[in-house]
Parts: sequence; structure tokens; C-alpha cells
Amino acid sequence: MKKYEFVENSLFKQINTGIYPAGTLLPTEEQLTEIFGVSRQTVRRALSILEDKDIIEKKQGSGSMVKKRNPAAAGGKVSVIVTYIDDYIFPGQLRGVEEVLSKNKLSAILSATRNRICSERRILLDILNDPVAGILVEGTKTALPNPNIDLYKKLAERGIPIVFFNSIYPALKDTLYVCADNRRGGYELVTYLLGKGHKSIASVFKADDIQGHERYSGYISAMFDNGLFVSDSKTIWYTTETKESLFDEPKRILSSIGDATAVVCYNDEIAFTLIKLLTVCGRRVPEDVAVVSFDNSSLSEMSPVRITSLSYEDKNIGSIAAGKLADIINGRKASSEIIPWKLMEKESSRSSARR
Amino acid sequence: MKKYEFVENSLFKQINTGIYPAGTLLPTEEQLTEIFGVSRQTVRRALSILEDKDIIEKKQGSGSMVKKRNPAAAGGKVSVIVTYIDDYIFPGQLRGVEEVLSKNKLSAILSATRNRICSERRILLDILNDPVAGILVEGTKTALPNPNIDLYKKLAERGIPIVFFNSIYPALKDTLYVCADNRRGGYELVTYLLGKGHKSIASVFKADDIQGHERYSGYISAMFDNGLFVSDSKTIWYTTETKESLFDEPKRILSSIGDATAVVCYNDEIAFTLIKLLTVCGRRVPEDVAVVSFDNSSLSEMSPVRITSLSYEDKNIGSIAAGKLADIINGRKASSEIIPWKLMEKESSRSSARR
DNA sequence: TTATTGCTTTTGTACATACATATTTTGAAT
DNA sequence: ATTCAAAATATGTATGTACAAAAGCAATAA
Repeated sequence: MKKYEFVENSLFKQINTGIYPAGTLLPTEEQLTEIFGVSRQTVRRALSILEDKDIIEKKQGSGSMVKKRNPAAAGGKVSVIVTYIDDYIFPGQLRGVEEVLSKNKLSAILSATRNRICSERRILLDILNDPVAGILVEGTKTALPNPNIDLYKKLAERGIPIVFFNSIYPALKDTLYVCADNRRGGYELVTYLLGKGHKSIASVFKADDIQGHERYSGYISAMFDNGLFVSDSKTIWYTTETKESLFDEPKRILSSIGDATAVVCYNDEIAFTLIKLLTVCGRRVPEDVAVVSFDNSSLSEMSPVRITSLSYEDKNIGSIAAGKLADIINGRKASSEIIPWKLMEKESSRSSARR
Repeated sequence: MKKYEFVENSLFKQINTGIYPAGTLLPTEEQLTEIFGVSRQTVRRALSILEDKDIIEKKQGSGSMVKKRNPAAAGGKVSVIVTYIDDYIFPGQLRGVEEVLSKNKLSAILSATRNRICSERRILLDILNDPVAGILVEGTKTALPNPNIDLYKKLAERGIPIVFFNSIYPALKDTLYVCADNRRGGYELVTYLLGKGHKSIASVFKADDIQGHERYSGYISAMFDNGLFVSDSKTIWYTTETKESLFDEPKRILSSIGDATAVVCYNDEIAFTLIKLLTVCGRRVPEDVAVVSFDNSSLSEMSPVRITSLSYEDKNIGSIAAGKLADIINGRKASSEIIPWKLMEKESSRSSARR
């Protein structure tokens, strides 16, 4: 290793481990020359790099001072990585993110992955080349093995704080996150339907996002806990790529639902479209089939039959996550949070099960 | 002046004036030593600064090459200023912006003004302190005198390209913009309604955005051109601040509409809510009152009575504007563009005027 | 023709020295 | 105790030298 790099790294470590706290002066160049056994030129080169990185501040005649971590001075830019910008509930979350970051004198650099691993990788590589004060990220295809985990780890090693929202990769469970209680949500919806007398409950879930797995897990647990048999064929799985064509074959959907008197949907978007399809096929909602879902978005209100859906109450996952990231950046503490649901009962399930 | 600064400035000037074009090698360090009559250390320091500024690229054993101007290397960040992030048609425009910027290796720094002058000012001041490669901005309260015009001018003087979208301040008409043909849109909607036999046409417009004035101007011109009398009371004006309470007093709205058989609305959001109100008050749409509007957003499809609305066809104002900004940043030419409308006739006006 | 080898050129690392300039400390004069 | 100037201390600028490492080039051998 080059000598100036060694000096630079040594000093950086010592600064980070508190040997030279913010505000204190480093030893003089002459002292460092003796400590490291290198020439003053080499020491100066190392210090110059640290100054470029905004870690120390040199002052002629006075010395080299360790700088305070100042988010605004360090750019104050946060990379916000979402799957979609204009779909479904994301705009609202994004608004929350922007509001909170703005209040904390941070600004959002926005990127969308469209739930594609390759886009996510490109974005993360960009950040490695041009670091930011923090990263707020919604995982991409969180239920599949992800080759970008190494990049997240590398970014974390560099000291860039990362907060996940909506979903997190199982491999990064120790990172901060803000997610809904998806498993419990699935459980609650089934419990609610059982209370209405439903016994045969179908479901539609997303296969490539971990939220889909968790919501399914809650659904299936609730069914088993209540001693009900669940046929695999009663769960319809879809992915990012098959979402558009999911309802192209009504027959397949109807045969999956079969004799079920209720359907648990992955989210309001699916529920909205499913209700349309059922109506067209002559099945009444809720009289023939009850439909419930997650997120309680504006779609659940706009649906011709308003949709019973789990709500985040007045909590905005985007702003909560952004708040935690701002806390970390400003040297405050923060911990992961799981947002509970609140059931909003509406017309799509407001009747007992038909016998 | 310091010697290394002199060498740095001299080389920088020579590079900029084409003496050392992009792609060519600078003289070797030894040659520069002789040319400038300074030591190799001093030459190296000057070159090192130029390398930091991404103007040259040094390569051991080979030489120092003048780099091509690369916008991505020069920060590549674009400030995107919108009024709202999650409202109405803005998420879709924002998606278009992000897609196009991303394709051009630019990234979006997002801020929202919530249509408030003070927020806009704060954002522009931030940009002055920490410049960006370009600005993409949706004007805030464009129909009112704006105290931030001076800041836009200052930014333009600094050579930061600016592109407006959706609306532009009259005082900045020479700046690039991408807007819909709002005046013509108002004219077309009225012409369409006249063709359906309507003679008394009310309207709802937004008073603080220039789009509202333009759409109103088209509406009123079409009426006059067809020799129809227009009572001022038939136009309902609202602002950013009064939008929420606009439909709180149904009586006021109904009395303004009076005997009109059709209403031109500022946008689908207003039309959607108006149709709800009319329906509740026992007025059928379109049999009693036809409703038409602008934007042809998803709301126009979701409305219980699908809304006749002017569409941008498949054009996304956000992506068009972002494309123009990228053109300017990359040294290409671009000019303002006015997007035409296409009328999408749906149920909300699909009947002739009642007599 | 192709691959290898060694030479030359060019930039990179490292140390030594001298003096300039900004800041702080010291100490004497008041 | 206060003020002011000199001294000491710290970083900044500039040059010289030596050798290392990478890249390119040319001669040579297979």
C-alpha cells in the first residue's frame, strides 16, 4: 500500500473511532511525520485528501481540525429509490418523503427501478461513484435472490446510512426499515372474513415482492389456525411482469376462485380490477363474493363498490422512513418500525357469507 | 498570483480556446516545466487540480489527455420543481421526467412548492447556493405577480438552462417551455358543445394559474365568436387555497350554473367532483347537464359517468420537457413546444342539449 | 507473421530543503 | 491589567532529486 494512503486511512479510522473527535486538532504535520515515520510531503498529501473529502479543515498557522458531520455541507442530498413513481400508492409516499426531507434541509434525488434488478444495480453503482448523505430505498423484487445485496453492503461500509421502506431484503434484515405488518394484515383480513361466516376464501398475491409472501403467510396461517382446508389452486400468484395480463383470461380466474365466497387481494388495485371482472361475469360483490384488500388507497373509495381495505390510518410510510433517515444523518438514533393496520370496512364485504 | 494557479489557469484557457482540443494530449510534464519555467512539482500540482475538476485525465506512462465535456461527470443533477407530487396528473409527468433524465445519465433532485411562492423562493435560493446542471420547473401561481422572477433571471444569467412545463410566467416568455394549447383547448370544448346544441354553457376555472386564464380565454372567445351572450356569473373561479371548499356550498354552485345545459371544467378533478355533486342534487349527467374538461386523466375513466375530456394523446409533457432540457445540457438545440389536444368523447356529454 | 524482450518515455511516489505566510504565544513596556 | 511587538509555531508554496511503475516502441527471435 502507498504510504500516503496508509496515513490517510489510519487517520480516517482514528477520527471515526473517536480518537480525534470532531472539533479537535490533529497532531501537527511535523508530529505526524514522526508518528508515521514518513516525510512531511507524504503527510501533507494524506491530509490534503482528507480535506478534499470534507473530513478535516486545514488552517494555515493554526492546524488541521476534524470537522463536524454536517449533512447540509456534505451535499445534503439523499438518493430516493422507488419501484414506481406514478403507480398506485407510491406518489403519496413520495410526497411524504419529499416533505420530510425538505423540512430537514435535505433534498431528494429521485430514481425509479420499475421493479427491475438491472435498473436498481445501475442506480446503486451511480451512488458509489457519486456518494450521497443517505439512501431511502424501496426494495426491488424483494422475494427473489438479489445480486445487488453486495452493493448495499458496500454502501453501508462506506458509512452511508440506508433506510428501507415498504419492503426489505431478507438478507439485509439488520438494516433500518419501515414496513407494514404484512403478515398480521393477512391474518386480520381472514379473521374478519371468518367472522362474517365465510369458510372458503380465495386469494390473489404477488410472487416477487416479499410483501406478497408475508401477506400470503398471514392468510394461510389464519386459515390453518381455524382448522380450514386451503387448496393451493385457490391462491392466484402474479408477478411484476404478469400483472398486466393477470385478468386477461376471466375463466382461469373464475375457476381458481371456484366456490369461494370471499377473496383476499394483494392490494386495492387488484381488488378494483377483480371487482370489475366479477361484475362483468355476473357475480355480485359483495352478495356472491366478498372482496377485501390492503392499503386503503383512493382506489378503494373510487371503486363502484367501495372496497374493504386495511389502512395505515393517517401514517405515511414514506415520511416515517424519511424521518428516520434524517435522524441518522443528523447523528440521532433511530430504529426500525412496523406499521400496524386498521380495517376500514366498506361495501365490498358488507354482507354475510351466502350459504 | 501563485505559480500553480497561473499554470492551471493558462492551461484551462488554452483548452477552452481550442488550443488543446478534447481528446488530445497536453505537453508532457517536463515540457510544461520548460514552457512555464516552473518546477515539475508545480506543473503536477496544476495538472492535479485540472484532473480534480474533470477537465483532463492523467494516465501513467501515457500522458495527460483533455477530456470530453461529459454532463454526467459534471454533476449531472437536474433540479425538478413541481407544484405537487402526488396530486392528479403530476405523478405521471414526474415519471416521464425521471425516465428521460435517467436515459440521459442525469438525475432528478425533486422539490415541491405546493403552489406556494415562499416554497418556490426557498428552493430557488438553495439552487443558487448549490448549482445544478439544469432546472425543470412547473410555475407556481403563474397568473399572479411573482416576486421570484428575479431569481429565475439570476439563474439564467449564470448559464443554468431552465425549461418550464405546464405553465410559464408571462414575464419569462423567452425561456424554453412545454405547455398545452390551453386557449385552443377552451375554444375546442365550447365548439364541440355548440355542435351538440348547447347554447348556455357555464364554466369553472382556476384563477391563480395561467392555464386557468388561458382556458377561460378560449372559452369566452368561442362564445363571443358564435354570438352567444356570456354572463359573468356563469363562470365560477377558484384558487389553490379555495379548491378544497369549492363544493362546500352546493347552492352557490347550482345557482351559478343556473339554466346552463353544459359546464366546461378546468380539469377532470373538478369535473369528477362536480358530477358527484350534480348527481346528489338530482341533476342527471349528461341528460340534464353535460360536463366536459381537460387532461383526460385516469379520473375521467373512473368517474361513474366517464368524462369527455381533452387528451394529450400519448404525449407526456414531463418527458418532452425533460428531453429538451437534456438537449440543452448536452449542447444540442431545442425550442419551445405547444402540445395540441385531442377530444375524447365519453358519456358525460354523449347526448344533445335538452331543449 | 507473431511473440518476446529490453529500451525509452511518461507519470507516480517519496524524501529533503528553503522560504513565505498566517496564527498563536510569549514577554516586555506601559 | 493592557497593549504591542517579537518570537515561535503551523501550514503554504516552490524547487530539486531519486527511483518506481505503467505504457509505448523497436529490435530480435521463433
